[in-house]
Amino acid sequence: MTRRKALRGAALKAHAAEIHRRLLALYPDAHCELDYRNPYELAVATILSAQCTDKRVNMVTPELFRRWPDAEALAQAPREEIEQVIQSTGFYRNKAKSLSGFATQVVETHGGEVPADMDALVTLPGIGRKTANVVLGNAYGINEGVVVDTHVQRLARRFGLTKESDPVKVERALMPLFPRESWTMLSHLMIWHGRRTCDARKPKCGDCALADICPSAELP
DNA sequence: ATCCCGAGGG
DNA sequence: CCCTCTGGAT
Repeated sequence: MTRRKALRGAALKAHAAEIHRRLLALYPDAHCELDYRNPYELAVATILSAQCTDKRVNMVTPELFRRWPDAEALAQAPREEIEQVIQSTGFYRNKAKSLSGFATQVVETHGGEVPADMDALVTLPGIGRKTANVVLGNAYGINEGVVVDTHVQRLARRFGLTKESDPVKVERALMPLFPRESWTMLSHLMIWHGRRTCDARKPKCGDCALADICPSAELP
């Protein structure tokens, strides 16, 4: 492994801008794969997405939202019925418990509306910082922060954008490197790239359009 | 047979 | 920091 001097200041910003530019060129139609219009549906789908592909989530949501179209309805739902519907997404007992508590708290303390506020969101069951940023960015159009899931975390590290491992520190490192209006989109771009090419198990550096500017690229 | 990679709890 | 929860993908 080659030791490399970390990029800083203007050089780091230029590196980040180039990554942003190339990812946009690579995935011009990038969008959230959890394509739900209302905050309730997006929050629920995002809670379900832990340790699970978006495709799998999208297979259970029609039934889920048919039976419980809003927080009021979901708050009334028997736990085991929720479990049954979301079973195939994995961790279904935890997730059903989160969903129940989330819906109950949304009804009891937010009048049935998912709050558009980071501090309020992260106190809700099942909503951590990642989920909160997804909801703010995609349901409310608020670029409150960068969505840091482990794809973003991994890419940020491999691209040499930060050496931090704590998601909050990764987020703090990333935010000043990119224009605020791009934070949500950039997160999607990195997630897409992480899933398709720069995956955790076997990154396809040979097929990667960013390999020439990636400090971690392993080319044959 | 192993790994995935979010939230919560110890 | 550590660990657990689960079905699915590989």
